[in-house]
Amino acid sequence: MPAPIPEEQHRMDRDALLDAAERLFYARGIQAIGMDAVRAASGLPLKRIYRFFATKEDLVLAVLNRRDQRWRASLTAYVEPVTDPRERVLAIFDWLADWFAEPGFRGCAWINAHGELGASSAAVLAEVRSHKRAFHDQVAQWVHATQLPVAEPVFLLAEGAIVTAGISGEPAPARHARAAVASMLGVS
Amino acid sequence: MPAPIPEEQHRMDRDALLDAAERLFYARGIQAIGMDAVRAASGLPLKRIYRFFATKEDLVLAVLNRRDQRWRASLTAYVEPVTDPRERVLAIFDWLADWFAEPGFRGCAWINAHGELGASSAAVLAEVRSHKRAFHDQVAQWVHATQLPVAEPVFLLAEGAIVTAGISGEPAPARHARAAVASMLGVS
DNA sequence: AGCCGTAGAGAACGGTCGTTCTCGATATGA
DNA sequence: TCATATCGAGAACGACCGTTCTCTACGGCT
Repeated sequence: MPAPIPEEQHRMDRDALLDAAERLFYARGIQAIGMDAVRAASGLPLKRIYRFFATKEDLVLAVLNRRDQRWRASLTAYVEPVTDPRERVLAIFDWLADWFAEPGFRGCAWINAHGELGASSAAVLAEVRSHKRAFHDQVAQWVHATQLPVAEPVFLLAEGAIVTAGISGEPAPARHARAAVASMLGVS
Repeated sequence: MPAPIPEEQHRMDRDALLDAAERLFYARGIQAIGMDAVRAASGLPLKRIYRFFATKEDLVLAVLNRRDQRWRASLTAYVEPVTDPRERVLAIFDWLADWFAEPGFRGCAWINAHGELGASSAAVLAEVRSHKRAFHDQVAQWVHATQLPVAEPVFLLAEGAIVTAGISGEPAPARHARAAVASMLGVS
């Protein structure tokens, strides 16, 4: 095993840091996790963490931003291969059902972050809004291909399913939302 | 003005405490508000606050519980007088639109509390779930009177509108959800 | 009037937070 | 080889948290 090049090590450490922080923040809440817990979970010295991100808020923003990219890429990879436009819209809700059934699912990280920090951190609020706008626009684009003017209700049903599954802990909202969308799209 | 009877004073003080705590918690987040800020805003000595509620968590639960009663009573008072079952369901979304337009609207207090404390306080989680279940059941009952099997999508559209309006700060989701429900109910 | 239980105001306590500093060890380069 | 720069480990710092304690003052009763 060759010794990693410094730059590569730097990137690996940064990823390990973001991985550890994301897992802790999502599972227990951002404010409930101290920087020392991030240090212990990532294995990186505190000094290095603060060289990657000057403040905890910067770390939180980086975690949310990277999760946004991964979350939307995963959704797109699942949905885009479906060729029929109406089936493609329904696939969104199949993907949501899989997500809700994941062990440790605890709702939408951005809705949770908004509840925690939306009032006190303008930067977090902006990040949350950016994620939701991107998701909205992507959904609207897929719905647009069906030629049916139901982009807003499809988006609201998705959001309602996400928040309801997150609070109740049950995956049923994905099925309910999917059935409603199928009806709106005229899929029997 | 007659001097208030001690019992009455006790109730007034308790209300003032809950009023102050609710306003602060909702506007700035629960964890962002220290007990000293509650003391300053309520005008009550800290000792008396802790005689009303032994811990901050108890105060939070009381605030959420009282808000739940008030919130659902307000919705019911707005919706119940509408006699036509389908118009009554639509009235839910008119009420939501009014709520979203209120100054200082910052989303659903229970969704926000879930994001802040759902992972660390089992009691808060239970209170949030109780509120959402009560809202769900009330909506389902009103929808049931229309004889149409659309209780779940109506509820999910309401939740989606609430969470989207809370994050975006715009009241439009109430209109979008209302239009979708009108279509599902066959109201032209 | 004089005692006593209770009140309010705010200091104090133990703990935790985000962030910075110290300090000994290690690596680097001429 | 030796000076120098950099690093990790963790103590330290100042601020703030939820909660409790101290101390003074007052009110009601005999």
